[in-house]
Order: sequence, then structure tokens, then C-alpha cells
Amino acid sequence: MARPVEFDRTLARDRALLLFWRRGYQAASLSNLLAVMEISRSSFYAAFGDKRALFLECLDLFAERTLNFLNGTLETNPPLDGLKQFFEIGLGRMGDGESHWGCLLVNTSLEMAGVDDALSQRASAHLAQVQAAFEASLLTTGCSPQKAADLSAVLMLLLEGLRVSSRRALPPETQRNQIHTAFRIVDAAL
Amino acid sequence: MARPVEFDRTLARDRALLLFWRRGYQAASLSNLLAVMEISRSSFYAAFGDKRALFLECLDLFAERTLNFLNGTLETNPPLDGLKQFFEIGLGRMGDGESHWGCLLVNTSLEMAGVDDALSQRASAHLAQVQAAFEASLLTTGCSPQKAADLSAVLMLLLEGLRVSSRRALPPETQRNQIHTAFRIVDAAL
DNA sequence: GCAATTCGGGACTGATCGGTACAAAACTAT
DNA sequence: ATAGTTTTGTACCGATCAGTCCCGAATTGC
Repeated sequence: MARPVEFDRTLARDRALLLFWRRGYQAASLSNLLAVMEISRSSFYAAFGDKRALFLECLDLFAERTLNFLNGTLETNPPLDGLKQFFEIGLGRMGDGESHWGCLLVNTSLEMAGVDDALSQRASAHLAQVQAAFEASLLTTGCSPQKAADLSAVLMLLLEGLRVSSRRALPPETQRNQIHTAFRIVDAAL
Repeated sequence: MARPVEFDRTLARDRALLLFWRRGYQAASLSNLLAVMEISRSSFYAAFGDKRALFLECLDLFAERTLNFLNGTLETNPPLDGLKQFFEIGLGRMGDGESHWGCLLVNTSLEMAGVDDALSQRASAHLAQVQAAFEASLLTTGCSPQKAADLSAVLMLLLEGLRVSSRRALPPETQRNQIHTAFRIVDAAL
């Protein structure tokens, strides 16, 4: 017995996620958010609490999607092929959005360190989960636990480096070469 | 025939650099800057132009010092030892400042991408110079130009990853292990 | 049609942002 | 001492920040 909401909460949240991903937390002003989400101020606060709460929601969602994608490729491919596919997301055609925004987890972990440590550490914790997935996958190759731990740590370094490269908008060809070389030497170390 | 300046420009600038390094460009407000620099608003604008100009100055200075340090270690050590030393800066004792602020070039390249692309690209260009120094150093080991180019690109990935790890405040021991493992497999690839 | 209820647009809040203006203070050259 | 010059402290500026409030509009159950 009341007026129904006029916007799609999920759609609005996804649009906010893209803006946060592209501009970062601080530079995504409330006006910017309302514009891309196409909702009014009141609806925003009613549906999402406040800017920080929405960001947390987006951050967790991004992490969840990232882990889902990673686990998907790891399930349907040999471990190293799956990892390589995961590394290759986001280096698509230049200027098509998303492809040069890096990784929201890496971006946030850096941007909010020393500014809002809770946010930074949450992003960092999500990254640790990704690394744990790397490690679990390496273990299935039959290598020693020690080697799996060491290599997954290095893979995380490489991933972070790649996501930095992506946000620096290095040419996709350059990034592809980086991945190729990196996996060649990681392969040799396995 | 005039009143002399009462502050040390170099000292004030260095203090600003530390704040930018720790908090990033956007989160370092003018009030914050004036406080740590211990100068007044008027002196600030008279001596540095504006916030952005000061930041640019700090960014370039940071890059210069980074390259100087890198070239120093490369001159007085075998190439791979010199590189390893360079990778190890900033993972000192936890909580002693600087050691978990990552790298201003990496931080800026990410933070300002899509917000102030000129700043982001300038930081990125400085990083490219660092990579060029890597490549030049590798060439002195007598490896092929192709291999030097490929490996220096991967070394840059690893460096960026390490500086992310540093800002994520991963334990120094973890970072030390990452460096050790990374150089072991890079060594094998050379 | 009407009452109940919820939604949404926009005015408003106080705080803070980066930057400017100006006058008093401080120093030097004479 | 005084005139002349520059620095410095501070009041002020408009813009924007995140967040609140309220009322008209819209939609429902009856």
C-alpha cells in the first residue's frame, strides 16, 4: 500500500562500482555518483546508507566477482592456464573502459592506506584471498607446499604489477608480453 | 633592503613530500601541508605556487632521488645484487615511517589515473625511466637485448608488486621472502 | 474516490576545500 | 631614525563536500 521504488538497486550499485573503479573512492563525489546511478539524493541515502557503506558494498562485490572468475577459470583449465587467463583479464582493447582501470582491490588498498585504514585493509584482505586461491591451485600440480606458498606470493606480486600496468595504460601488447615472459619464468621455476 | 624569508624552503618541501607520500595527493589538504611544513598560507603560495605545483616538484624530486639511489647501487654492485638492494629499500622495520608508504610514483600513477591524467602519466614516465635503468643494467651482464627488455619489464612488475605489498603493510619478513623467491626465479631465467 | 504511505526532487546545513587580499610586522639600506 | 621593501598572519572568498530535511508527487489498498 505504498509507492514502489522507481530504480533498480542492483543496476544503480553496479554503476556506482564502475565509477569507484574508474575514479577511486575520494574522487568519486556524491554528485558524480548520483549522476551515473541516475537516482536522487534521497533514494541514495535510503537505499545505500552513505557513500562509504556503498563503497564497502562495491568493494566486497568486486572481490566476490574476482574470486568467482578466478575459481571458474581454475576449474575448467589446467592450473597454470587458468592463472594465465586470470592475469589476462583487463588488458583488452585500449580505451574500452574497465580495461585500463586496474584492479579495484589494488587501487583501494593503495589509495586508502593512511587515509581510511579499515578500507585499505579490507581490500588487502580480499587480495590475500586471491593469493590463497593461487596457492591452492599450485598445490594441485603436486609441487611442495613450500614451493606453492613461495610461488603464489610471487604470482601476487606479478598480478599487482600487472594491474598497475593496466591502470598506467601501458599498451595491451606490452602487457601481453609481460604476462608471457612472467609465466615463462614462473613455469621454469615450478 | 627587505625582510628575509624565515623558513627553509628545502626543508618545507621535503616535509611536504613526506606527507604526499604518506597520504597521497588528494588526502593531503592544504591545512595538513601547512601544518607539517610549518609555514603560513602566504609563504606557501609565494614559495611554491599552489598545491599542484608543489606536488609536481615533490614527484620529480622523488623520482630523481629514486634514480640516484638505483644508479648508486648499480655502480657499486654486480647488476643483480644492485637490483636486489634497490628492491629491498622500504621494507625496513615495521612502523618506522616511509617503510610502509610504498612508492610515491606507483601511488600517484594509480591515484591520479582518471582524475588528473597529467600527474598520473608523469609518475608513469618516471617509472619507465626506472625500468630503462633496469634494462641497461641487465645488458651489462651480457645477455641478449631481447632478454634484457623482457626481463626488465618483469622486474618492473615485481617492483610495483613489492611497493604495493609495502603499502599494504605486509610483514617485512613476508616481503623479504617475496624478494628472495622472485630473484631466485629471475636468476634462473637469465 | 479517498486515505494511507512511500518515494523523490531540491533546498538547505555546516564543514572544508584550494586560493586570494590585505594590512601589520620585520628587516635592510641609507 | 626613517623610508622602502618583502614576508607573514589572518580574514575572507566562492565552490564543493557529504549528509539532512521536508514537502509535493505518485501509487497503493480499500
